[in-house]
Amino acid sequence: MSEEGQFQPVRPTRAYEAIVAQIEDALTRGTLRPGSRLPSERDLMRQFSVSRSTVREALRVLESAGLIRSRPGDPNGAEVLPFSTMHLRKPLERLARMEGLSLGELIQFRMILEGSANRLAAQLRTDEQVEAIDASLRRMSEAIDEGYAAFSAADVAFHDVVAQASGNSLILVCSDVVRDVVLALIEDKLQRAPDRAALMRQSVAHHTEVFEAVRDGDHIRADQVARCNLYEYYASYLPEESDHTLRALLDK
Amino acid sequence: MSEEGQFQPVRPTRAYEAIVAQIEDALTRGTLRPGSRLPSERDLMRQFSVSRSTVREALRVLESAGLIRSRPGDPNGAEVLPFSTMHLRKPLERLARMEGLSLGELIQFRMILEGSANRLAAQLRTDEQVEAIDASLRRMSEAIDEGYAAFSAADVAFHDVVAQASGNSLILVCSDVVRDVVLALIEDKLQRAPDRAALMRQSVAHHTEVFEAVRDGDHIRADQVARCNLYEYYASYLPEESDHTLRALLDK
DNA sequence: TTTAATTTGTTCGTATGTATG
DNA sequence: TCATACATACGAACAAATTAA
Repeated sequence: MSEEGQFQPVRPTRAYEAIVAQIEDALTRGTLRPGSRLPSERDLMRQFSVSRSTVREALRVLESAGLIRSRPGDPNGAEVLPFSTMHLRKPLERLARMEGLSLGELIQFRMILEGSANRLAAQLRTDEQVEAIDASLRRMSEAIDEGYAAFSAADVAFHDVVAQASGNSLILVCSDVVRDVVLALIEDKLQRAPDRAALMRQSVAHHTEVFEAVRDGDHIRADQVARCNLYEYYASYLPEESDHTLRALLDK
Repeated sequence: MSEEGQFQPVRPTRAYEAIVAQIEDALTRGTLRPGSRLPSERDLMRQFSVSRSTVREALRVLESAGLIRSRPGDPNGAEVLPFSTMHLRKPLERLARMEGLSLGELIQFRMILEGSANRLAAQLRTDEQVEAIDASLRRMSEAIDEGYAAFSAADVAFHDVVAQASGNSLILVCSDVVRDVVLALIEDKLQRAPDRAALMRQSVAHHTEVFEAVRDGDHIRADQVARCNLYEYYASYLPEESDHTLRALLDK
């Protein structure tokens, strides 16, 4: 190998970064499990042989990443938190709000994920899962009369059941996150929609179409219908120029 | 609305959190633009009327989120960084390394992402991007003789150029992260592969197939070929029972 | 090139409010 | 109620790094 013996570029690592790295490492390694406790700040400054401030900077970073939570006076030390989609939501939403990421890209990504989830679900779903999807579809219909909040919750439940049936938890988590961020970005426009009841009925019709494809095991159709429905539902919120990038995902 | 007049649960906000919130706000508002500088830590402690430790905790959090960068001795203060999807890398990587996530799910996810990236690239790519993809393909061929590390780097470059051509930066960063995690999981097995040169030649053949589909604008074929190639490349590392979940993504 | 001023990185000591037993 | 250990926050100090005169 010609690379052997080559040097790698270095960046001065600050003390708090080394601490964060060690604790993150223990987390991915499983040495540190959700629910367990970190040593107290004073113990940590002894173990890492750094000052209290340095330990605290590391803990603040870990806390802002949603990995731990520390409370004043807690004699057990900081708590290691279980994984949550929040960890991904915050940075994604921030990026979208700062226009580092367009709404078009987010919806495009969602079309890909939802389409694939439905494709997989159509092929791999059990009969119980078909029943569960059907049930959440009926729940959506009921929820129309209970207002938008209830309907939205039922909508989320539907997609979760489908993603569950796909058997891929990565799709499930990513879909959840992207959906939430998209809704957060356009919720004001959604609130001002002229006829929300009509929108909800249209949504139920769309979801019914998807359900039938999944039930019949028609994975090609399930995939395509899911993408088309998302496009129809969201296209109006998008700028003209990004329209063709979404249309690229529609056929077949 | 029946919820009106209800109280919201509160959480004591720590000083550093309030500072982070204010700076993030200025960032989304556009008051603070990428490339501009934050005041020095001593200025900030005066403006927020807190101690320097508190200012520093806030700066460390913003820095770990990839929003700013501070260097020792810089008289201009911390630099506001441009918004980039790269900020999603760390949280995404934590997700992909999440406990209970199987190799099969990761590869399935990568098949979906790469397939979609190629599909989009086939439809949206410019002539310059076709040329760039071709160039990185030639680079892969050259790198075979330079060893696995060089080849792997060229491989990464190829996928990056394709993902770039897809126009969706979310696909780019997700593919990157998932690929890295998959490689980390099986690198020991890859090291022990009997004939790595043959593997690399096979890989180049696969990539050539994808390139031709993208060049010809055949998005259906680009999508399918990308999925199949990934399956063929990785299937041998997978347990028997998850094979059918990957095969579900192969046809058409 | 050297020097001087300023900034960040880090440490230490202290005061205050809080949770637990 | 009290004692203890904890986190929060402050402020002074010094070293190392950077920039500009």
